[in-house]
Amino acid sequence: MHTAKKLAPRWERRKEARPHEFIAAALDLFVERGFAATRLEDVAARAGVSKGTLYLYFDNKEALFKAVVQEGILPVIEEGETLLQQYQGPAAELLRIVVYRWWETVGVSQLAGVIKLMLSEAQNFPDVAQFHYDQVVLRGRRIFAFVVELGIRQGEFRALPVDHCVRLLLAPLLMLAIWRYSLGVCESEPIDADSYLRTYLDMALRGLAHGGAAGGPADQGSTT
Amino acid sequence: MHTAKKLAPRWERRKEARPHEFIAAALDLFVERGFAATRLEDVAARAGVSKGTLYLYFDNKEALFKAVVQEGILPVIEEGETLLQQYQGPAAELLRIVVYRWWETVGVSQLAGVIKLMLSEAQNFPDVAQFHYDQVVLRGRRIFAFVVELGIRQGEFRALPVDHCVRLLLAPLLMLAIWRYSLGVCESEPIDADSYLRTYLDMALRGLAHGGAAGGPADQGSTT
DNA sequence: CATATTACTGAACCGCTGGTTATTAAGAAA
DNA sequence: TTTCTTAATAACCAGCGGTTCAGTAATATG
Repeated sequence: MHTAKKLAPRWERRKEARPHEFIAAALDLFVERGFAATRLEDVAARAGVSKGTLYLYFDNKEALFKAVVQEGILPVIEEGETLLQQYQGPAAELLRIVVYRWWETVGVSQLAGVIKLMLSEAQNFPDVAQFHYDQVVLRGRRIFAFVVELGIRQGEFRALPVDHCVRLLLAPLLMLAIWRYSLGVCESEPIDADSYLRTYLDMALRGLAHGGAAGGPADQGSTT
Repeated sequence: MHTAKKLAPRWERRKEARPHEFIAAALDLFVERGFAATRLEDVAARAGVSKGTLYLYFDNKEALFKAVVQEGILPVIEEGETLLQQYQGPAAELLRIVVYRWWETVGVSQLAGVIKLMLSEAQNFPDVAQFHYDQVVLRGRRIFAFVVELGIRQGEFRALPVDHCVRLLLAPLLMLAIWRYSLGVCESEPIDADSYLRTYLDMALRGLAHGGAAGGPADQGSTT
């Protein structure tokens, strides 16, 4: 046992690379057809390999699904978290940065499809859902909560309930991502994400900022 | 009331009621387990009837799905449309009315689950998706567009791109509805919808209204 | 060369479920 | 009663797809 490395295999035998290849293939197909409608045989075929081989690397279909979700999204969250640490400046600007960065990495890519997939299949895979909730949803919210709290602390934003603001800020972004892989297929021309995000930031920042009261006889209610 | 029609059948033979019973049962199960994971046999069982009977009323599984979507949501849209016609007053108030009415009829009920279902399965059922898009999405958007345009016309709201505003207004509502049937299952305590909607309206109306500019060096871009 | 190990194959297995159909039985009609 | 219609059933079928496993070819070892 000296071999420290294998010679380049003349034919295909690549134990190391296989998992990623399967994950990439599964990502494509899951996003395209949904989890239930995706045949493992097709996944294997797209990975250039036979169906049985898949079971050398993953216990079953669910494990593959889990791997797709993990490997796809976790890096994005981590990147977002490091983004915050080194930032100084107005919260409004940070929000812009986070939003656009999110769109560049998630919205445009297939990761948007993974989000839709996770939302769709959450009920069928409680443990995958729990993992995703802990590692993606909560941490993702924390990123936005950080921005909102920063804004409040620096006097840019009103003192609104932070967790509600976070959800309100996230919803249009998530819907934008999901839509493409859902009823968006019925739309002839896809939405112009850039101008959508501009309007989003415009409205969101106005909604958060101090300034003239909104119309009518109801702002913060009194019930509860 | 005695004769004039069938005597109460001593046993179960109710041609009229069956479709609705099937739809109700299917609604429950589709929402609970998703379309693919729902067995027709279970649907029939919940309707208190045998599987074969289902095929006396629906051609196939997809037709049942279509019926669920149609029967569930269309009435809500129609109600919303009539709501607009008889309204006079500030647009901000109309938005509140529409939003709360929507939440009362859709958000709380299982119809929220249908929305999630449709979003999840859109890709797998192009024709159902197309129908839903035409009859629900477009008409639903039109309702919100009406409100926004009214506000602009009456000088309450800024002249923002209407279709973007509509999407931005809808997204938090849809996410609220979907969440419960998705990753919301991971949350111990469900969100307080009432206070969420209050914050939503607060931020949305401020975002729409005239008033102090939002922070930073970017409001309306120049394109469009 | 002989032997052992490893990555991979692919055909077969088998449970499941959408869909079908021959049969039954409840009323209505005569 | 007998006959006819029809709601409902239960047994059945076919195909699909996740999973398995005995086998194979390439490589490593001696």
